[in-house]
Amino acid sequence: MSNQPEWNGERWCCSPVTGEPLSAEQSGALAASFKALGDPVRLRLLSLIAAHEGGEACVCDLSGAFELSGPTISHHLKVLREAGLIRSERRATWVYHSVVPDALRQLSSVLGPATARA
Amino acid sequence: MSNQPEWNGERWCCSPVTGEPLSAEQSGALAASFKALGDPVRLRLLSLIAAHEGGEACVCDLSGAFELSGPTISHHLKVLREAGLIRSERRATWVYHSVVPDALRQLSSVLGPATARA
DNA sequence: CAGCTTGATAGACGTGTGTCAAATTAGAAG
DNA sequence: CTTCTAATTTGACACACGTCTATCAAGCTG
Repeated sequence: MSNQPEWNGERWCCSPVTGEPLSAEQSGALAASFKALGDPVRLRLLSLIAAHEGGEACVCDLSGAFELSGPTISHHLKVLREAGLIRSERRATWVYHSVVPDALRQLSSVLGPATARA
Repeated sequence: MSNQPEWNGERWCCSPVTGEPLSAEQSGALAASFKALGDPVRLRLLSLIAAHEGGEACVCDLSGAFELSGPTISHHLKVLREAGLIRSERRATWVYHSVVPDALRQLSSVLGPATARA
């Protein structure tokens, strides 16, 4: 029935903001991701993780950059994780966090029709 | 309608999330924009405006897409405007809203590693 | 086992946010 | 000037959110 704009499990097809208007469902899903980015601490956490050696970082690598309590950092990481923007994996004593490139790419392409054409 | 963006003219040139980690200031400014996108209604409003004929739309063109009161739509448009994502101009009885392409491009480039432009 | 370290969870507290109804401004047309 | 329509502002309310302290779980190591 529906042609293009679909939520294929995990992928949109190609409907940037400046093209076809977003459906209510698409807007809801995308807004949840943008909302996760809408906090200075989380945005910085994300960039710190992405820029960290090996593309992953444990909480101990991150918390030094903020004057926030451990639980607060943990909370923000949880929000990023539940938004699908990062993955978290426990290895031995430490939990390593890494970005999910496809998720960022998707959000980027929604905003930038011009810049998204690689 | 002279509510203008806070990031006036300022440019944190091209440092995508996956490159250099964002500073606290950069994160704060960018997070404010993402926050504005972090609501389903606002995201859909933005796409409706962008997709509307002529690249601009008045409230009367938009409010039909939502089951929300006029003041609520007006509120969301104000948030988008203060985030620098749209411009608003009054002509005669109607107020026309249009997107600010550079703002979207900037956000897109922050998220998209390979899509960074000069 | 006990003891230590890393990180997550639970609960509480103050602030921020989305929504609406009612009142208000801006302009056009009688 | 009065009246009508379009849109914003105001004030109120319930709920969500960010932060903390205190507590708990997982995993090493002696």
